[in-house]
Amino acid sequence: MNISQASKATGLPAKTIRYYEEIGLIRPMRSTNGYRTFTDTSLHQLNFLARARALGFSIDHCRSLLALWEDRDRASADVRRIALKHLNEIEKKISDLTEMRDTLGELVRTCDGDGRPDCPILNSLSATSFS
Amino acid sequence: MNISQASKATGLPAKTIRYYEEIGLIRPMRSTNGYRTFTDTSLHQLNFLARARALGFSIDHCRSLLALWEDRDRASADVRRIALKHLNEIEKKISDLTEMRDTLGELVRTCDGDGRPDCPILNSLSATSFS
DNA sequence: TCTTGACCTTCCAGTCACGGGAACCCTTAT
DNA sequence: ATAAGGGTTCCCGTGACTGGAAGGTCAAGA
Repeated sequence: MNISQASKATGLPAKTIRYYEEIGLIRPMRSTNGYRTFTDTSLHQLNFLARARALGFSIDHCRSLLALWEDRDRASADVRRIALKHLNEIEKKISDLTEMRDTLGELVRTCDGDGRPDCPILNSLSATSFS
Repeated sequence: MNISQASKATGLPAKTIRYYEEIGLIRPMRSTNGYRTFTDTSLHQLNFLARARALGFSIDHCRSLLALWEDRDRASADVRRIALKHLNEIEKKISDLTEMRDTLGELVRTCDGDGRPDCPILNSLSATSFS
């Protein structure tokens, strides 16, 4: 299977697959003409990566998870630790974004959005403190 | 006022202030020795930028907002449009992250995290669908 | 057989919003 | 004279790709 087939099968752009090889996440075979060849194992790895990335794991986390996945003797605690760390990061981001949303939402709510120059949004951005 | 004073006054790193000048967001004066000189106006702009960035506005959005801020005849509708667009992006991110958190949280919850190799997190990442 | 077009390859550059660090200039105090 | 602590520019690196150029490979049609 060539790269475009692998791309279709996994939903990952060909460019991304090449990138994953470049940074050593995967090692697809090569056929005699130099084309990358993807086996079921490669596809499984790519699917794994696609899912882990979709859950927001960093490439480095993915590398660890992939290594653990390929290690039949790994302890689930190791996996859980990585996942929990990532989960905390996600929750921090959500909390930050929620704060942004609330502040910004309040500003938008109080802004008439008409043709006049007075604008609470700009006023707030100019103020010395958000209060 | 030199750059380190401006940095203290606004909370922005000196590097960031230089960067903002480089991309044309601000244009501080220069004194005869080549040092940047920050006036009250510069500080106000920097504070404005710091606040807008803290609310997650992109540099491009900041550029527009700053231009609108300096235009006494602007319509508040223009500002509101930018803020609303950004608000939608934030809400999309929150929704994506929340979905991630829920999925990942469920996986972590069902993972014993002991020394044994069985791990629902990896199993799920290997599965053909999250369901 | 030739050619066309769809693949594939590598390599280089750009993205966003800075941060680190080198190499060097200016000012003030000792 | 020197040292410390500013300031300056310039270049490289980040994460995780994405776009594009230049060129090799393959299958099908005229």
